[in-house]
Amino acid sequence: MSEDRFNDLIRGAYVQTFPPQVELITEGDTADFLHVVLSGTVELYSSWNGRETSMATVRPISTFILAATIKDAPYLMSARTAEKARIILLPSLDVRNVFEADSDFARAVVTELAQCYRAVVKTTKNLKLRTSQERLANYLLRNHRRAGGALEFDLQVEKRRLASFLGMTPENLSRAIKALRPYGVEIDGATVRITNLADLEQFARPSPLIDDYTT
Amino acid sequence: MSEDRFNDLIRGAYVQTFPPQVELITEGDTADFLHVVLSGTVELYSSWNGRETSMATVRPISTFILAATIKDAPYLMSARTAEKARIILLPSLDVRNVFEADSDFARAVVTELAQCYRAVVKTTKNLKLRTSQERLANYLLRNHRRAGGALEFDLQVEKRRLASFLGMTPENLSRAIKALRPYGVEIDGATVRITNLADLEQFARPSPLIDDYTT
DNA sequence: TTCCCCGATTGACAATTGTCAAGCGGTCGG
DNA sequence: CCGACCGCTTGACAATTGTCAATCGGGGAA
Repeated sequence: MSEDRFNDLIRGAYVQTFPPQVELITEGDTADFLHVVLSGTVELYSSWNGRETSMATVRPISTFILAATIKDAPYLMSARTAEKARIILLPSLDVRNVFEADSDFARAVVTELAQCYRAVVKTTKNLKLRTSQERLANYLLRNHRRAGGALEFDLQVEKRRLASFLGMTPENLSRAIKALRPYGVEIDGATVRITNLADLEQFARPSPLIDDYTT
Repeated sequence: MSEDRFNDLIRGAYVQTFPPQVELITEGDTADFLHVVLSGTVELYSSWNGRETSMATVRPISTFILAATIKDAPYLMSARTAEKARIILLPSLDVRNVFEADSDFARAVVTELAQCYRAVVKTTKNLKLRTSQERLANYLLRNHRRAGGALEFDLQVEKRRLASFLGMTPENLSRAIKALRPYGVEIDGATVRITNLADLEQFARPSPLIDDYTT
């Protein structure tokens, strides 16, 4: 990407630090800014008819609502800070201009979008093909892998949000945790300990076509 | 898009006609061809642990598995013809080359991918925020709109596939259909008649952020 | 036409998941 | 240190959804 174009992009940009639990964007609004998370975490969520569900957690360094920015369409999800977060705000207009003018940038956007698309497809498969216990088991295995294979790691999310992300109620999550104990899972507070990886994997049956978020 | 690049693209391409119920691609395989449906319909579906779910129905004229082709990654979904279908097969390598060389093409790909991404996000919201009856009601309203506002139209899909697409069993779909009768829905075979649009809409509460597939 | 096949429907029942209410326990501010 | 608050857990129960088996009924082949 050319330096000129890069400058076009950052000229109107600004960085801002937000405290936790701040609503950054509201679904349905028009996409005025592309957001880039530099530090902290952001939760994407959606509402309908008085219900709310957690859609994703965004961690540094990635963008969110890229698709809405490119299409100049309304946001499909709301976003709020989960922890204190530093975020770059890039005016959507600038992003679309550079996107039109700079083909390297356009290709980078494609790669990012393809990644996001595949991630959501995996989420849908996870929801439709698995029970809540299976979703929890595979979620734990994914975090186990993300923690570098550690058998003990922390849930990075509040349990209520995890429950919503996994598509269940907090009560149901509590019970699912207990139900996984026979398969070698101990969860105390936010600490997860896998005492029998083989049993858990046999129960969870992870699949790269659902659980590998890197491809 | 330049004529040269277009020729690069169609040089290795070929069109093929498939009978119904032919498996076109299998999830997990590498993306050798970008597929374009010219006529007929194709069903995208996924499997895990002996279960199967219908993910989408592709109608002319659109592509499928664009993301896998661009990323040179394995297919996340399998595809089979639902009806007899004519399909263009474009070698993925050619698509990636033209994508690298032709920025107009790259931008077109972005727009298409952004569209697909947003469609899957809407599907996920539909699944997580609505009960099966609500999903059916909104599915009917979407088809009602797609039929140009006609109050009587045909289900374009077998009920077993519709059930799978909506994330329920065929038995549950039968019951959901009966449960919508008080809201002015009559379904006889593949024919849907909406006798009380206002009641149905009040029950379904359609939202453009979930049900409008055009934005 | 008649029969067969297969998908749709129905009923009875089971499993899963959600709801409501109560109680527990950790954290944080005074 | 104490108490209030808030999220988590637990139990009892209800609603939703799935499973299994039987039956219905329409379309296609002989």
